[in-house]
Amino acid sequence: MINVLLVEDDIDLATTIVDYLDIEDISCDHASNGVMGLNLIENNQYQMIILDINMPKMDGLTLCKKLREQGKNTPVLMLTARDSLDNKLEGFAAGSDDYLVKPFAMKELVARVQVLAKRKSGEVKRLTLANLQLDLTKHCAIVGESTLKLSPIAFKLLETLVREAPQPVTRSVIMQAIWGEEQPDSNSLKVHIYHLRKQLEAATQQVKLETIPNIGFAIKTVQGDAQ
Amino acid sequence: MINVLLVEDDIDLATTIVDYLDIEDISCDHASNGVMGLNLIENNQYQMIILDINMPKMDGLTLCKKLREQGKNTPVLMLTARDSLDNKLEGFAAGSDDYLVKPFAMKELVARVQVLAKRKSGEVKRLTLANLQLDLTKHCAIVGESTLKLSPIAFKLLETLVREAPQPVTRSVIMQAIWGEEQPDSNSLKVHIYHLRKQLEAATQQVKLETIPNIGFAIKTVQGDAQ
DNA sequence: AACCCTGTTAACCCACTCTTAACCCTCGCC
DNA sequence: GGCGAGGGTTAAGAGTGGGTTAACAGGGTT
Repeated sequence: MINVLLVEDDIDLATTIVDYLDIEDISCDHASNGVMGLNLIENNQYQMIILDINMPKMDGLTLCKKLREQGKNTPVLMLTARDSLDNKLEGFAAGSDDYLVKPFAMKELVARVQVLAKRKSGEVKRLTLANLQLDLTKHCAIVGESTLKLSPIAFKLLETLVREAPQPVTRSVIMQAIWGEEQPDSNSLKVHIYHLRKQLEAATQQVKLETIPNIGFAIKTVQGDAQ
Repeated sequence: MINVLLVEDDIDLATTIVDYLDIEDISCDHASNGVMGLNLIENNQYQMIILDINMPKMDGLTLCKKLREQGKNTPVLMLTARDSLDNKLEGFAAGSDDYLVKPFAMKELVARVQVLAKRKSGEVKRLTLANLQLDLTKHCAIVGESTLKLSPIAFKLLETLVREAPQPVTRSVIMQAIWGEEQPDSNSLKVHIYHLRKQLEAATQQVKLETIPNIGFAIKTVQGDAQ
């Protein structure tokens, strides 16, 4: 669940935004001026902040600068009616991460909010198959609670199979994926398959590594769901 | 020095951009289609990527999707003449981080590039991770009450890791960040990691410097950080 | 000149990974 | 029934990656 703060003095616009974000499963606090905003930021944890520039008490630019001076890196999206280049540059100079000109489409706001919110909180690219998840950045696999300890080759092997799942992958394709051109001459693949299969069996019953005789291997969910 | 990749088939526009970025102290490689781009990305390290959408061979959207599938999180800015909302949403869905409509002001491009390429230029004076604070101006690190005594390299190392936290950072990226092009040939990094880790352990239990085998290192808060 | 601080290098060790070679089983075919 | 091929199972050895340590070189300072 994404959690953001909106600082905006136009009540109508603010409620529209809050409502819309809510639909998109983004929880949104609201402050109607910079001082209130700063207060909320100090007492809460937000994944990103939407700032109107024109506001009474404290405008968005100063608020953003204050944040940055305090060492807070929370992503900020500036919202304003001023479309001039100088205004935008001013916004970025103040430490903003994005700049959206009113009027804007709600969907675009949502898209940009999601991007900014994800960036900080460690977005992770994952491959998923049943209760098996592959973390491509950390090169590790998660099954339910536990994480599999996979060597680089084992991970690459699993990744290759999951990418094609539930289709079978031929031996030569797998070898190509793992070793490229200089492939080992022996039965290395057999061994890796064996170890991987054992780890999978130990960790879950929902995923099975099948052998397709004379062809290669395929990884499947046990529930016979086609895909 | 910021290092980015531009993938753009319009040679005139491309040279304009490259020249302009160069003035702003941003070094910029150029590929004129998606396939070339992918190649460069695989063999180099870029802090962010500027992608034209309309291109022969492989368009920007597919290239971006491919990157994300491979687990690469490099920020992407989409560049296109199409201004419609659907196009933008498509861009964001493909994994883009920003979207700029042609024609655009060079200065705005530069501002957005700088933001995406890690706020290098930004106003960030401090980085925070749990009870660890980095003061980028004073080049010192504060944990709770005490301050760590860090050599320049150790500080840069910590900074690099904290910037990406909790994502892992590859060895090559770290080396790039610390030494630039002329990197020491030996196991200097190992030693620095070792010393930094010892200092961190002595100072706090809330932050941990993890090794990601065959990948690099990641710094994390010990509290169950989501994802 | 003596000293400290920093960064690099080499050397060593441990754990782990990968490959290899062996042996096993099963199944189909002669 | 014998035999061979494809696949599964094991254990052992070489190689590698990472952690640890100490020595050393260069720059700056006193």
